[in-house]
Amino acid sequence: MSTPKLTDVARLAGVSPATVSRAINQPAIVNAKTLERIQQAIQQIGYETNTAGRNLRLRRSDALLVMISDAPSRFFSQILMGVEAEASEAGYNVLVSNTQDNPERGRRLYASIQQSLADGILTFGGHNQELGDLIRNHPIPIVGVNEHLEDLPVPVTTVNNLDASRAIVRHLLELGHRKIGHVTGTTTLSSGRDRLEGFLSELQQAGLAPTWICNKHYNVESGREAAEEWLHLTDRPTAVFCSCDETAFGFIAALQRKGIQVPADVSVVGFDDIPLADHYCPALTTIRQPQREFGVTAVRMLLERIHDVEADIP
Amino acid sequence: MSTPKLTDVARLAGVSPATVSRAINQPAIVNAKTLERIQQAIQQIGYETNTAGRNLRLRRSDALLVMISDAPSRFFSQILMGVEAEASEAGYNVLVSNTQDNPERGRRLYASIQQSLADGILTFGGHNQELGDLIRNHPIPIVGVNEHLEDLPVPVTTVNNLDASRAIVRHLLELGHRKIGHVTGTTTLSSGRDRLEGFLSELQQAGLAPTWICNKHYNVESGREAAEEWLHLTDRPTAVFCSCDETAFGFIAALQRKGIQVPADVSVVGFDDIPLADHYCPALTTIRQPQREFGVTAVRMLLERIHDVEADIP
DNA sequence: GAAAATATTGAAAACGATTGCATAATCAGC
DNA sequence: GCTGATTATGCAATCGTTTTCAATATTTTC
Repeated sequence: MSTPKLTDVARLAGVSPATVSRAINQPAIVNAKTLERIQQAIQQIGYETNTAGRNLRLRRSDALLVMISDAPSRFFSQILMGVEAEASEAGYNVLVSNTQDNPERGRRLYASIQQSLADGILTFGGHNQELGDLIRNHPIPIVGVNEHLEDLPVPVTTVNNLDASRAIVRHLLELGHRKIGHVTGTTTLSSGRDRLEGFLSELQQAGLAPTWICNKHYNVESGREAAEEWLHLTDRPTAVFCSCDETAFGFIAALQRKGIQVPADVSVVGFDDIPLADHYCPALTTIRQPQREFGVTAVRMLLERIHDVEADIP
Repeated sequence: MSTPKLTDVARLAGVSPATVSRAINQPAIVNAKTLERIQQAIQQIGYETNTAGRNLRLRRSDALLVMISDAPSRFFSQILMGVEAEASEAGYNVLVSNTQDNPERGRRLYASIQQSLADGILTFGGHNQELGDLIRNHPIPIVGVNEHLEDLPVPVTTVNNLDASRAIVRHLLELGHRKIGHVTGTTTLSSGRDRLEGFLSELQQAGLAPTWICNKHYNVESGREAAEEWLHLTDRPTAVFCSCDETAFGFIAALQRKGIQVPADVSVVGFDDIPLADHYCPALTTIRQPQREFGVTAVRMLLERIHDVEADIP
């Protein structure tokens, strides 16, 4: 026969399905002898709880949905590993979905909860207006990672981009640099804006104006493009703060190809501390973002919210 | 009240639940007028099909499980994006699970099918014996990505590592190199073994012996370690084939820090063509692995297998 | 215009698990 | 040995869909 079910175990153990269910979920309340008999039966026929049946009855899915808004985000895998570890620890499954910046996004998010596809949502990256409206109207357990969902009462796990950015600038100032440039990240994201703002405010505090601001995105290609621009500058900054390590790599490599030496001719700083940063020549100064831990923390927060919502209902 | 169900739609539209179900799943067989009424009702109360109920009845999960066997595999995110895109296109959800090389792995894989948690499995990375036994005994729809599951009748999407590896060696030979070394990847994986084997066999065919073989893994750190070793060699190879780009980067950077120039002093070749390879200085010669496409193809193959198995049952 | 086909719908039985309520069995205390 | 408390179990309803089968309505055909 096909896959064994609860009833089969019950029959084999000579008890009712109810008892088997209890033996599985609250072993304490079933008689020791019966318990053992049931466990043996389970072993014998290789029973596994059917998820759909269980979920239907319990009206939950034991799943968390990870929503990505764009191409493989920068540390996607690291965060996801953190998420997976913590979720599976708590008995939750992890679903991954890419919304590709689809305007339908908000609706689909909500739908997935409504369909009881997932009990909560982790969102990597930005959001759109529609999502905002939904969240305001429905108590969806949702937690953001890395990017703030502005104006929304949604908790987020992230580094303090503003402070970190300031620290970087301060570091460059201490090294004696006075002409500092910045290759921004994606400024539609809160992290990009915060890093830019931190850069500007720290410079201002030092009584300096930014020498160069290059509006780019979080990727290698942006670094190459920025390098082109830098080469054509008449008044070149002596230090450049790149909004992420990939950009810094692209920037450095493109300069090196033109014979510009780093850090002899220009200092470059990154952000994120991707694994390669340690093993690059020249070594890259950067700010560590413990991505995996953000994933772990995000799940913890999400589970709390899920339990809160559940406690709210009865 | 809480989330609307099929019955609510039925009541509102003045039809039976059965009709609503048909309106959703086989609109063609329901009367045009009723159909419209039902669709309006669905809109009005914002109905979404409940996944658990549907899955229970249909005895499937509409989900594919992605099993990772270790730390974020090298191109994990790229493959996963391919998988996600193709799966969601076909109406499937994607579950991610990390088995952390757990010996329980095989059992859990099978369990997830049995629990009707997933309809099929994609496995990234190697496998263990237990998994083999299970697959032989049960018709689990399963497809591998990048690594062969040896001795197992499991289809795999991957580049031809053997041929690619040979091509790389041939390229180096054509450049005039006669002393060639190889930093291997993880040789418990089929890709690592195949790349090594390709390296050896092509050299042999040219009547040469390998100058240096350094047993490492697929990561940056390995490149650094290999560089240490290289520096201490008395008879240094003039070209080194690193089994992956990360290793190549680590290798190059570590050498550069010691004042060794690439490619002036030694040529380095990578494998995989990760996004950074294009933007590195010196530019890295490498072999392209269209990871995303492997993900897409793997899903196609998996869906076929799922449908085969389903067709087998009735 | 009646018979035969066809097109639409509904009633009810699954799918597989959990749980409130009720019952039966066990035990403590005197 | 009897009463009341406690412990173990079973019955049956329920979670939300889908689908078979039968029934009814609508056409088509002659």
